[in-house]
Amino acid sequence: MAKTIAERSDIIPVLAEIFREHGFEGASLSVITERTGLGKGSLYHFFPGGKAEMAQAVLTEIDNWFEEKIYRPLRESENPAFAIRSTCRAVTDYFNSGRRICLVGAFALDNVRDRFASQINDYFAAWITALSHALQKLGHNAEAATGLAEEAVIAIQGALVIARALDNPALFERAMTRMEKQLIA
Amino acid sequence: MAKTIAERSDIIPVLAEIFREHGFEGASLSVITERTGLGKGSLYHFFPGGKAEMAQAVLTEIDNWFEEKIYRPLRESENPAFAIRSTCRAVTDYFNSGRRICLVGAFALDNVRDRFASQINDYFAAWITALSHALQKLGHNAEAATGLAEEAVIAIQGALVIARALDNPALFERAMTRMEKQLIA
DNA sequence: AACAGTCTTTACTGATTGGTACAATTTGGA
DNA sequence: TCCAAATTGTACCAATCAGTAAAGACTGTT
Repeated sequence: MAKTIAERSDIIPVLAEIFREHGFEGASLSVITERTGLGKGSLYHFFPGGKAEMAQAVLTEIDNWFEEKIYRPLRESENPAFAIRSTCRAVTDYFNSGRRICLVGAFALDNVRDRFASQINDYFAAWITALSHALQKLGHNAEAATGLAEEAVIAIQGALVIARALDNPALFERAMTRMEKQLIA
Repeated sequence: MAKTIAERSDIIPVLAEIFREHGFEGASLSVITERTGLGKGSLYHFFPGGKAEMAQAVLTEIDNWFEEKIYRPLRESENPAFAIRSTCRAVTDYFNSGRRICLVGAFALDNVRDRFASQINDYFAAWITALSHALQKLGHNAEAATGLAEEAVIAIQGALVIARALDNPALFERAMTRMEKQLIA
């Protein structure tokens, strides 16, 4: 009765999508077993810590993705304007023009915030820091750069909320281009 | 064993705070009975529709509050600059400088979004419309005014997410004053 | 003081929750 | 080919879930 099809790393994106759709509390084990195709036995084999460990793993993978695709390019690129532009596009794609939620943002508003407080904090802090680096290389002083970066991350999260509330992906894209211009101008 | 202490309207603010802290799914009836001091019997007496009706009532009350304190002043004031300034302050107070969540925004990101879609939609649509009215009276054309209003509501919701994620009320206040200046300038 | 209506308590339902235990099975390596 | 480790299915647990039912107690009116 064992098939060894799945690896832990294959399951995590599925878990991520489940948590995005149902939230942490709403993602019941029955939903998870159904969507992953894995029984409780397998699930608890891969994640002995249960749901909490699954969510941790998902948050870690999200953090790795952003570190590689967004934060590092912003920090290390020699062409900051290009880096800002291309990471903005990557973010728009990642969130599927506002049709996809930011799991970290959703967790921040949820009552599970405290449980994952440090990972949530790190995610946004790293984002603001990386963007601030790029802006400083673009000529802004440290204070102005951090202010602008803060404003940009706020705009992204806000646009995700409003776009979903109004079921209006165009609004998200509009907000992203507006932000992109404001950063590079 | 009946005391007739509570009225339906007295319970709603308590329910609102519970939903804010626990979310819709997280607000179990046991939490609700405990915090309201009302047994299930009383709860189902006031809200025959159960939790869903409680949430509806809360959303309606929130909408009424914003209509009276925010939307109407923005729409009807003869001094739009003053109206924008004072409603910005009212919003900052309402959200307790980012320490308090926007329940509607949280619902928008939650999987209960579809269940309350129309009320969530109306809440933000009314906000943007009202703010756009005030901005037009300030001299902006319709398109520019709506764009600015959109941007402002996005900034508020985003600031709520980030302020809570970073546990940083100062960030929320900073975002609000920045926005206030940007609207009136 | 009796009444009807409002409110509350209590006990209960069946379903579902997250989690555990463990045997059965498959797998890769020697 | 055989064995230990990895993987999985199933049955089970106590706790909690939202919701129901109905009898009791309080209220104002007459």
